[in-house]
Formats: sequence, structure tokens, C-alpha cells
Amino acid sequence: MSAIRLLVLGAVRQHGRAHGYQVRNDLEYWGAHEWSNAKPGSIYHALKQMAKQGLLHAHEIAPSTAGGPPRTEYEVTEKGTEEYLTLLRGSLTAYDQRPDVLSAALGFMVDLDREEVLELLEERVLAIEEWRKAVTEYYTPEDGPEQLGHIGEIMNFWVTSADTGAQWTRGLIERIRSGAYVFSGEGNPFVGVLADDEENPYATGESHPGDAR
Amino acid sequence: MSAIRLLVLGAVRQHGRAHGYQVRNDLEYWGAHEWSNAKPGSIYHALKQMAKQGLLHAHEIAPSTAGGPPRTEYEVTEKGTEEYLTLLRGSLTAYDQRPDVLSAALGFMVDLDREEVLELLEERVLAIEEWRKAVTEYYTPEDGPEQLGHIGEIMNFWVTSADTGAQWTRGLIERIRSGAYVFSGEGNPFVGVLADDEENPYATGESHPGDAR
DNA sequence: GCAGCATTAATCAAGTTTGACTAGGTGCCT
DNA sequence: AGGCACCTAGTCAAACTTGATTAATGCTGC
Repeated sequence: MSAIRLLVLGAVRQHGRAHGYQVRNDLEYWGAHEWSNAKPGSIYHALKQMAKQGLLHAHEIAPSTAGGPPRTEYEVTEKGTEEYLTLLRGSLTAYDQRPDVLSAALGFMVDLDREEVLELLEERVLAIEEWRKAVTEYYTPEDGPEQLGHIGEIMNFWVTSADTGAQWTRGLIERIRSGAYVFSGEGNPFVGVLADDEENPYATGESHPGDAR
Repeated sequence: MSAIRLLVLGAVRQHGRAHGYQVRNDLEYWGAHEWSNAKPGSIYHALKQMAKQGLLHAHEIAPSTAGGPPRTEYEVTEKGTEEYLTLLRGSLTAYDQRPDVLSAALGFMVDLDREEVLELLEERVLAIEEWRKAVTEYYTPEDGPEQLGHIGEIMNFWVTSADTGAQWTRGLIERIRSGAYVFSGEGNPFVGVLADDEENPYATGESHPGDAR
């Protein structure tokens, strides 16, 4: 599962009601085009697909106010909100070693209670540790790991990634526990969307060096 | 770009000539089904696609010797070898933060010279550092990073990943420089394929805990 | 000697992703 | 007044991925 559904649901939800281009713009504002597969096609596809599945409600809307083809506005349904929360909780908990899923979840974590986020992240640490154990046990030949030759570097790489991932998560838990950020039910939330008339300070210019994807 | 083409080309190449099921088995032997999208469908698709593109040559072959439908054997063409080396070099160099690509490349790095691998990995470190710089510059508001609120955790996560990725790469360079592993042109290579009659000691049983994908 | 099950090998439909392309409108320069 | 560049909003075909399913054969117990 990629991060696209979570991103799109979260973006629409923050607006209350949004059309595709708006979502596309928000995701760009968040830098999501750099670290996730948030291409136009994927976004519009996700919107349509989720509308078909009843997670979003599609309003037919008049021609755009600012050029371009007529646009459809979407709204998150109740079922969509449930799905959103499920995806969000799952993305915070599970270790699936795709950075985009965790990144998306970090952007939305404040939609949950502080206490719940802490629990989910603790669970994440446990999941990573379990995964690490499974990998090392599964992938260690009887005659010792030297038998693997350079193939052992693959396992070494996974294990290192798991360890640093756990370490980073512990740091995040620490920061949240000591009061960082504003979570659900704690006063006026941090809003990360662009207003209709606001220009995007991070608008895509040329791509950045090192974008290997 | 996913790792599937590199994996399939590399697997076929190590056999000289292989059918889909053999490739599938090798990848499982390497644990690739755990950390890459090496599902049967993807493998067979990649084989056909690359045959169509002239990277592989497809031999029509008699019915299987051991049950099942008739099988097609593939062989890497000259063009395929070129593509393979290009993919391999690119995957060692570029930082695209998908662990599967690097994992696959690690498995095949010994097809290159020791010196070249060291150069490619040095380049990788540089690419990571450049990427890190681009990210921090691009994503730091004028009023200081505190303005980002919890969104800053996303950037923090990328940057941390980049740093540990660079650190790990430096460790690998060190190990290779001090003589670890057997590279191209250094005597009998380490072979990581299953012979026809050999059984897979890591055959898929049930899945492992923490397999979130 | 054959019913039932496992194994081998591959296909298929449904869903997703990609990146290029379309097409209308606005503003600016000359 | 013409034209060109750019922005807005979205579509599309081609490629890729996924997980289930099919199809052929061998093995095993009765």
C-alpha cells in the first residue's frame, strides 16, 4: 500500500471540500512530490477510485473560476473518515520500510490524541524489534553468517535500517511526550494547507539534485 | 524504478539460461520476496517485457521435466548485459531512498571490479550529502524551522535517514577497501543460485511477523 | 490402480502508477 | 491587436503490480 490514499484523504479533509488541483497543490506544498508517488495521475485516480468506493462524495461543480476545465469537488464521507483514521493509525504503527508511508502519517498524526499517538509509536518500536529478530533468525545459516558472503551485506543493511528506524522513533516519542506539537483536542491546531488566494512559497521550480526517482 | 528488472536480469545471468520458475526460486532464496516486489506476476511480466525489448532472448522449450505447463527459457542478450550493468551501477550510486533497489544492487555488486564499486559508493555518499543539503535548504522557512510545527518531523525523518544511509555506506566502503568479499576478476566467485536439484533451505513457509506489506 | 493432494509453472483480471498530453483562460509585451 | 508564455485543471494510454486462479504432472496411501 502506498501513501497516496492517506495523503489525498488527509488533504481533502483539511479543506472540508476540495477539488483535485487543490489537493495536488497542498501535496506539493508539503513537499510530498519529492518523497511520495503523488503525481497528478495518481491523485486524480485516487479521488475517483475513492469516490467510487464511497469514501469521498463527489459534487459536480460549475466551470472553474480561474481557467481550465470544469472541476469536481470532493468531500470526505463518514466511511472515508473511518478509512482515514484506520490508514493513519496503521501507518504510524507498522514498519513497512517505505519512508513515504511514515512521512505521510507524520504529517497527519496531530489528528489523533497525544496519548494515542504515543501508544501507536510504542507499538511501532515493538514491531521493528520483532521484525529485526525474525530477519536475523531466518537469514542466518547454521554455519554462521560468514557463509553468506557479500549477500550478508543485504541483511546487514536491513538490520541497520531497522535499528536506526527504532532509534529515531524513540526520539520522536520523547519529543512528543515532553509536550511538543499541538494534538487533537489541545486548542487551535496547526494548519498546513494553502488558502485559496495564497501562493505556494515552495512552488515547483526545477527539480532538485539527487532526485533519483 | 523498482528493483525487479535488476533482480530478474541478474538472476537469469547467473544461470546463463533460466525459466521463470527458476528466477522466482532464486529470488526467494535471496529473501527478495521479503524486501522487494518480486511477486510471480511481476517476475513473469518483467521477463516478457524485457524479451520484447530485446534484453532477453526467449527460447521456446519443451514441456517441463517436472510437472506443470511447458516453460520458456530466457537468456540475457548483449543489450541485456549492457542494461544490467547500467542498472547495477545506477542503483549503487543513486540515493532514491527505496531500500529494495540498493538491496538488489548489493547482491550483484561483485559482478563489478572492486575499484569500480568503491568509486560508485563514494559517489553515492556524495549524492546523499547533496540531497540532504537540497532538502534542508528547500524546506527551511525564513523564520526558522520551528515555524513548521509537527511538519518539521517529516524533514527531520528524511534528514536522519540520509545521514544514517551515508554512514552505513561509509562502513561498507571501509569493509570492501580492506579486502572483504570476492569481486569480478578475483578468482572463483561466490555463487548465490540454487542448482537444479538443490532444495531451498529458506523455502517460504508462513510469512514472518512484522511483514506489513 | 486410482482418488486426492502437493508441486511446478504460468496466466489473468483488476487495480495502480507514470509521464506525457490537452485545452481553456489570463496577463503581459510590443 | 496579436501573439506568446504561463497557469489551471484534468485526461489518457501504456506500463506495472497484485493476488487469485488455472493447468499439467507426479506421488502416496489404500
